[in-house]
Amino acid sequence: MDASADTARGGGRYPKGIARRQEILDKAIEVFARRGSKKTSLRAIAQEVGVTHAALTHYFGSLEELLVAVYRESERRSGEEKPVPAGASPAMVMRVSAERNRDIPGLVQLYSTLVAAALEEDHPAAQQFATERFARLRGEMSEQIRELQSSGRLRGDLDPALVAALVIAASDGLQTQWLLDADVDHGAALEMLDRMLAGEPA
Amino acid sequence: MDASADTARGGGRYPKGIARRQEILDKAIEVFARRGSKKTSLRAIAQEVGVTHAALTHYFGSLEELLVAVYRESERRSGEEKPVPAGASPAMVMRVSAERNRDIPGLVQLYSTLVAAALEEDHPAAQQFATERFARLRGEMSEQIRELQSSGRLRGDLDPALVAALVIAASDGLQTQWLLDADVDHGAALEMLDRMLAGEPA
DNA sequence: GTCTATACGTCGATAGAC
DNA sequence: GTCTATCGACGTATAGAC
Repeated sequence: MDASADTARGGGRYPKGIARRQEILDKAIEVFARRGSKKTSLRAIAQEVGVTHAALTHYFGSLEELLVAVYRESERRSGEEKPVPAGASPAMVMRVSAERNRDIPGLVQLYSTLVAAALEEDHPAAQQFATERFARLRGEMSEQIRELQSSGRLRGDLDPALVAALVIAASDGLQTQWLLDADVDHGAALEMLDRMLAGEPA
Repeated sequence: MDASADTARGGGRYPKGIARRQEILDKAIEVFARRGSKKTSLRAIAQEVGVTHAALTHYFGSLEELLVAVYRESERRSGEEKPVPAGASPAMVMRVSAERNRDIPGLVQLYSTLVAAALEEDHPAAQQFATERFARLRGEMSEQIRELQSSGRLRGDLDPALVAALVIAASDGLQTQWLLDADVDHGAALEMLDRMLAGEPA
């Protein structure tokens, strides 16, 4: 499973098409990082990238698929730059990822836009993205939680799957509240959750 | 603070205007409850309500304000029908509210759409709605948490404000995951959180 | 004051020229 | 492979009928 995840359209198969698609995606990511989430229409992105909006649909199929590609690639890159420390607690994993994304303007908004779209009907690209992302995160985190429970660093009486869903939900929800009110302390709340999960008195 | 919150436009002041606005809002709520969140354009809603789309903007100012009005009124009504039991634990309050909203098709999607819009720039109606809602919820819940801590039914070593933000975030995030995958157990995860907050061993 | 009719600019998507 | 041209639908704004 490498970077060229989506071959749905436009030259997904041949070298020239792949290269051009990647080139456009690179520019689109740069545009997003520079401008934030303002005016993310096909035409606005196309103008900044230097093509027409029809060219974008040629390579990505739809605006939504382009947005998914931008988010996936942005997250993948920042994940490479700053890997999560091994053996980190569940909430710490989410905290590091969240703080990473926060450094890229508009990325958190883009994420929440995609998740909201996924909850409505007739948004297959966003729906697949969100469903897969949550399932993958829950799976990875459940496994890690089991290991921490085995080594006694986490309360053993908690269902790993429930804990995973809870930690992911808490991180996402706290991020939303933080965006609307910077007084909400995402990191501190997740640390508190971590201490409770560990069974510490305070 | 009663139901007639928004007097920004169209007959907000006089009996006839108020009555007509309420009448249109009633129909809009009924349309939403029946159709879910599909095609919530001004024109589609107007057609089902039986007016032109311009009439809706006359009374509500913009699509976003109409959506906020629909959500606020829907939530207010279901809250009247099924009040949260007094002295309930923090997570139980969120659980009851969430299950209430879940009975109305499209309401949870409408909520997440509004919150996502609030996170982007130039969406003042959604932004005000979401900011106020979270602030009010955190305030009410913090107060309740302090009382529970005083009576010893909640761990006394946790910051009430952090706990409130965490519980609200967990409920919202779990609801999102549940909508995408019904295997995620919103109620069970919140119950688990409640037990941890109470300091119970299991 | 209410509401319709209408028009404006923008949107995502698509067809077909080259 | 990428463009131009065009489509229908959107939210919004306004003029004026009643």
